[in-house]
Amino acid sequence: MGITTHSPLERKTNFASLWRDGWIMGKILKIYSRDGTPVRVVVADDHAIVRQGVCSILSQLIDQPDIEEAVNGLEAVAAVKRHQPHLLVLDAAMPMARGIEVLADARRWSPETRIVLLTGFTASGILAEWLEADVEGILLKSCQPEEMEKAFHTVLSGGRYITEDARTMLLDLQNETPLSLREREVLSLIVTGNQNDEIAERLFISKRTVEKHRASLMAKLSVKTVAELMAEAYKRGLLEELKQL
Amino acid sequence: MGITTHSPLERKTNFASLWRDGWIMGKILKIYSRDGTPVRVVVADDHAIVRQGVCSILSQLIDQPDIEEAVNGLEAVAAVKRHQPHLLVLDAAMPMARGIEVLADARRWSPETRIVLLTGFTASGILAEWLEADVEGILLKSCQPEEMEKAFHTVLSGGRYITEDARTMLLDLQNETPLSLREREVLSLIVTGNQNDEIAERLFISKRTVEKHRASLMAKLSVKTVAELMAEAYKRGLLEELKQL
DNA sequence: CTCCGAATGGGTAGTCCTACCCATAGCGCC
DNA sequence: GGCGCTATGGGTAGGACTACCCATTCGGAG
Repeated sequence: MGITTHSPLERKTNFASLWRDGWIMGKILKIYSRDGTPVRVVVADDHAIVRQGVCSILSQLIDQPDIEEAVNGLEAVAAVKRHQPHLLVLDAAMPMARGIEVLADARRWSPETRIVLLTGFTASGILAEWLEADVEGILLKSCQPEEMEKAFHTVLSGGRYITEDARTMLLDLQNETPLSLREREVLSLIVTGNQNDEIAERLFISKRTVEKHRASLMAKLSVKTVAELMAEAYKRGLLEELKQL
Repeated sequence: MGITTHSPLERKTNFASLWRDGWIMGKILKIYSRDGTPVRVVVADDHAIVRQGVCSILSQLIDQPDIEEAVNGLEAVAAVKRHQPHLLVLDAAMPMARGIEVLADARRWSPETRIVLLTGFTASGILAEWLEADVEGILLKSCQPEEMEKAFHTVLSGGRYITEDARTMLLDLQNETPLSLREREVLSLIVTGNQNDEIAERLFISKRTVEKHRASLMAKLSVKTVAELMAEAYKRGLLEELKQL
């Protein structure tokens, strides 16, 4: 493959001076790839309008970028495998495959690719998952174009860019009591509309045990009703199954 | 104000021939305003990346458009009032003011402005609300740029463009038993985590009556648990309060 | 005017969930 | 080996909700 260094891209100017002069002046110089071939990027998002926006920002930031688009998780993996991009911009919630799985596959097929998560909603549990998976960047869809440019620039230069809101979200997460495996299983069955005896049947345990898990679950999330439970679980990103809804 | 006709825009060619030749060939000729001034557009969405995407499509479709952006509902209304745009592209879910309220205000301050809803999620109840408010266009964020261009073109030419998915959604809506006012009130209190006696207190009615409303509510939505209730209510767009979450 | 639905509320029985109590088994940690 | 945690499960009481039954009032459609 054509990528050999850890940071495969360079700018026309010295990095430090670019950072100091370029950024503080509010302008970024164009990014070129080291070997003179176009910078390769894959943009994966099911919303065409978001891809359009990302592409237009990439075109401003990068000199003659070679951009490939993907509308779902499977396409994203295929595109990364084929394209061996320098950069992958990835939406968290896509049809066909969860973004976090796409990340794992992308890493396998193209280990040098730098990956930036672009997410619309922010649940602490989800963000933690991505950080653990060593994603190079985390951006919110509500961020300003300038921040997005800065993030792409940082990541392409070998750095890591985690947006402010994501960092504070992760600090909050540490104050939360973690749920056990069984509790998460019960939770997911509760929020999909199962009652205790149905859950017991499905998990091959007694109804009494389900009641116990349910109780500790509600206690840990500090809620009294199923409605609050769902809201809290959603906020913490504990609901993998409901994303499709 | 500078807008005098119902369809204030024209193209360089005859409409019918543009439609037949231009569209089928997959190309659209640029749109110009009748009086030679730039076509004015307001793009309102809290996600900068979406605004960027819409702007880039608008720039391809319209000759030298005069675009103003707004990041929340209040800004959107202000921009429309000041700018008197030919076109307003409006996100449904924004901070500060619900999209549907922005539409009402926009109509008041700039009655000639043609309004296109650009929404990421599709709940039948919400879409019905917008159609009732006589919005000129409904688009999903997942639509192709071509469809978006076609929609903008149609709407700017005096037509109405409702995307396919929105139309089928509305057909489904007619098969659903409508909830009564009291049932909707009880529903919203249930999903925010209230129990029957709390709801009774808040609505100044007996707990027994709340139980009755709750029962008919669950029956109408064909659900047995609160979790299913929330999922169904969300799908039908019955949850104004949870949008902020 | 009569009938229907919405909204109100009570009786009673049964189910579902909660809140306490209790116990045992296994696993990792120091 | 004991400590803590997870997972398992039972007893028992009470609270929350459901499923039937019943009734009255009010306003709108035919």
